[in-house]
Amino acid sequence: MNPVATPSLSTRERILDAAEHLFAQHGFAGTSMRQLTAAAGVNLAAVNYHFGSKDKLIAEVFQRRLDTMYQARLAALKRALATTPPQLEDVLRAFVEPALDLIHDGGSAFLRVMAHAYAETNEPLWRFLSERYGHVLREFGLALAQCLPDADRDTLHLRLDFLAGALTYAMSDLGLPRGADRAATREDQMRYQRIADELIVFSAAGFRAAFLPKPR
Amino acid sequence: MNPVATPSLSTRERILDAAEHLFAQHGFAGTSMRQLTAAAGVNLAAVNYHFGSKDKLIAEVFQRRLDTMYQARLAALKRALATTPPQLEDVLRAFVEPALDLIHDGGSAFLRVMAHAYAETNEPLWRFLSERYGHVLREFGLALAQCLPDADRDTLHLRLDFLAGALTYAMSDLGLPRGADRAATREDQMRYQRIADELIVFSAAGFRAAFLPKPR
DNA sequence: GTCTATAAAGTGATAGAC
DNA sequence: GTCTATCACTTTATAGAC
Repeated sequence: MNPVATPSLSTRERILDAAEHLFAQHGFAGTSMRQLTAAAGVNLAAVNYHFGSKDKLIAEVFQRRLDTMYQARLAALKRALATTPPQLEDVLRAFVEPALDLIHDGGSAFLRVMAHAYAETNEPLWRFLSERYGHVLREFGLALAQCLPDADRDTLHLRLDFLAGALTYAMSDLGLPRGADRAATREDQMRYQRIADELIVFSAAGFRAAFLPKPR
Repeated sequence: MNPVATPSLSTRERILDAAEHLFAQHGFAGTSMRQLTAAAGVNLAAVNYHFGSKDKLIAEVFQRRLDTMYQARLAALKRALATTPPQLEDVLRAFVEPALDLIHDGGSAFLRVMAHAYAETNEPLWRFLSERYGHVLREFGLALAQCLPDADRDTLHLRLDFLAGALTYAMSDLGLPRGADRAATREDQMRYQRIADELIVFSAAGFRAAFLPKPR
């Protein structure tokens, strides 16, 4: 149906784009190099030439998007922390909106790739993600503690997990039946913006909920 | 490390248990019949004899847990609707706690299997889930509308998606590095109970949050 | 109901020509 | 940097003995 991706991009980029879309739909193990190179319109051997192996290609698919996304999260968090005390909604927006920005960059499928990563037990991948981006999550934890001084650390961490789950799940819901070369439509963007706004309202209320008595 | 599962179970059940744990860790495509039958301590040909094919085995892994879980959700929802107006927390608990019950049945890995299903684009599987359990989700939608008469349907549906995402993600976080034959420990159960309680508090506040003006 | 053996196709990776 | 051809394996599934 859509065998060849935009030919104006470099071979390397076409492989990454095709990989992102196929990984989103079928997972890592469920996507073969043959499918992938056919969809990208490149030769089978090109993946190993440009990336070395399938595993290294997977890591590159993550790094390409997450470097940008976590940098944006950190920058937005810094801006939110400029006001004292920081506003909870601003901190949450700093977490959520960079995920939204993926859509403008043609990376709408990537959130579903993240969902696959969450579902899997892939030690090397998890260590890679944790080492490279863990400090940003820790900074969000500190910022949330500033917004909600009554909260204990465990509960805040749990609530941040709820937010991450809701974000990944609700956002990857969309943007699926699309070829590797099609940009997000205006409607897609509005729908995603709506989800982001609703998620901030929903989670802000959740974060402000009364804290349960510490167990034990 | 743990090649043979409990031998007191029938071949069929040992296959299902091994499949559930391996699917949880590596997904469907990432789990081979050879791995699976070796872990279950049964012959390679046994899967095809008992289930017909790998795909039918996958469907059976879902059906075994979801039939119980959705029946429990529906029963708990009925109880919550006995009081008028129904209490939001009761409705949310009816949705969340049956997932928790999986742990007592040794199905703690199953929530991660669900996470894989969400991440994937598997048309037949989605149709199966939607046809078999969709009506329960619609009943939850109606119940939530009774609890929150000011809400519009779209927003409620979105917030229910947030809850489902947070539930799947936060609950599948745990219960992983366990052999197919080990039961959940008392600590596991307490930790899961804590997550469930916190999730109900968090999402109840989220559901009660002010509703954004309708877009457009 | 369980086994062995094997068919038929697909897998990631690479050597070597151009 | 791109290609073809191919290696060495693994995959699901099944035929047929016991």
